[in-house]
Amino acid sequence: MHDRSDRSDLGSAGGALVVAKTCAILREIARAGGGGARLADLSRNTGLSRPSVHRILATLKVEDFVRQSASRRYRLTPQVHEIGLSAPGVAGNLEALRPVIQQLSDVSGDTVYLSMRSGTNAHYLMRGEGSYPIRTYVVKPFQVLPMVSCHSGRALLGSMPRPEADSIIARAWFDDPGQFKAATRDSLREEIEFVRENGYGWARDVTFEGVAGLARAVPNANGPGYLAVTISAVSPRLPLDRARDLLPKLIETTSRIRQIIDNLQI
Amino acid sequence: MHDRSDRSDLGSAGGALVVAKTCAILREIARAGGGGARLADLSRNTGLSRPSVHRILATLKVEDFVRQSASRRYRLTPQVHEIGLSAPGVAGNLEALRPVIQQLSDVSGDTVYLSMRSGTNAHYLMRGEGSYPIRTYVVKPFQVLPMVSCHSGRALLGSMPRPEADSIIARAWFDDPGQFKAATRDSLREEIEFVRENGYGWARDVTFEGVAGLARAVPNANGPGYLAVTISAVSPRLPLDRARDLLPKLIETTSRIRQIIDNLQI
DNA sequence: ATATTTATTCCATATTACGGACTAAATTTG
DNA sequence: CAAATTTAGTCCGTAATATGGAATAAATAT
Repeated sequence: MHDRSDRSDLGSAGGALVVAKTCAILREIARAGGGGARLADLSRNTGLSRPSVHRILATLKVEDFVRQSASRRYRLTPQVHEIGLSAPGVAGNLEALRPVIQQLSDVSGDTVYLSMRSGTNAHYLMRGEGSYPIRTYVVKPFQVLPMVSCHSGRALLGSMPRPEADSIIARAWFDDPGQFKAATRDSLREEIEFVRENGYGWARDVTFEGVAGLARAVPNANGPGYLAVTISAVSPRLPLDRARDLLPKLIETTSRIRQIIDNLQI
Repeated sequence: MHDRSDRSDLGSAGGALVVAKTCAILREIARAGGGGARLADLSRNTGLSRPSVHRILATLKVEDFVRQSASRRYRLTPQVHEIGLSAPGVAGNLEALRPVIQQLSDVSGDTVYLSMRSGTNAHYLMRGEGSYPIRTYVVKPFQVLPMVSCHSGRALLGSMPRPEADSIIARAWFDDPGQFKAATRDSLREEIEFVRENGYGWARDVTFEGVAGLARAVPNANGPGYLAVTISAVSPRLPLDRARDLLPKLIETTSRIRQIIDNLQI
């Protein structure tokens, strides 16, 4: 007997149930990030039976939407990446975010950055100018920095699956420990753990001596965060106390960005 | 009687036929680009019956993989964009392309650029250095230029659906005709038409007086091109004749890039 | 205003998707 | 390095879901 109790989650589908299940599986693989997802986890997290997930994955493999690594983990393919590029995203609608970033600069008086993950780097897309006379122009718009060596990047690391963040950190340490600045491999891992638990990061002397930053990733239900917002100021202007005071504004900003993205180019 | 003759295209699926159909539909919507796709076209291009496409789209709408505009066209959603960001793509593997770009510089002696579409802009990602002593460093890596005012951008415009390219051109002309440089709205449209038919663009004085460029988009079966390669040199060094001689090398380069992308991070 | 193309809904049919039970492979544990 | 456990993949009879023709409605072109 087929009880099909899993229909409950996907019930609203108008008559193509497998399509809904396929979407759930794709979402779940994306959520797993670059490390890939295991069949058992996909089955658990979607509530679908293992044979069903397996059968759907088999077809997705034929369509090259999914590939399986040597460790049998399932990953999305470059084809999915390209299909995604045809869909509306921030990159093509940056100006829609400008007022939100600038408003955070206005209310805080400090320099605010918007950045986007690109592989193991953070790509700085936009800078809001605050009114406070001592300004930190540490990063220029369109500059690219390793995630391990900037505030936004560390916020992004904290929003991805632990194994993936760890592997990025390990790789960066191997490539060039110098980019960690004051941090060590372990202190950075701890810092990232703090971000993972608290949803924000605060640190000093990351991109530049004497500069502090408060950063938070834009929440993303469908996978690791890929956008982050950083408030930057000279260290005396941004002690932990003030960072905590600013946090609600920062959270509001990231939430507004989330909302704008969801409604892009309807 | 249901003849299901459409099974032929999708036959290799291992037992989840609707999944294969869903993939075909997603691919087809992506191929239509930002303008969206109409139900009838999706039905024609996938070989699936209209009711089937409609039913699958209805579910994709519930899952927010697809939205329908006022003109009833179907478009991918920001959610699909985000899922795509979790899949391997050039952005996260740029260094894999460096040798290919540099090799084209080596063989041509000229400056070679790799760029990526980002909305209505072309984002310059990488520059290969040639040995010819008069160098054109018109663009810096990570610089962003409107597609209408750079060689790569024009190659990209020529690889997207005509209506979409036209609308980008029209919008850019409205925003600031100055960015067209020597071109007019109509001459640019003709230039793009040439690119569409011939697969490459050659022009002078686009980014800078006295500089010529030969550009081509990296072919993309799943939608409009999003990467382009440009060979750039002072005009006397790159007349149309020489551009035609270089074209095979350029084509080879873009094909190799295509191949590298397809095999990213298996 | 009319014709034509396109989008959507309905429905009886049979094809496809279903998950339990089993086997195989890998990973963890003692 | 075995034994135990977790994970992956396969089979199959059943029944639920996907199917496309036909009809209707809506939009677009003429």
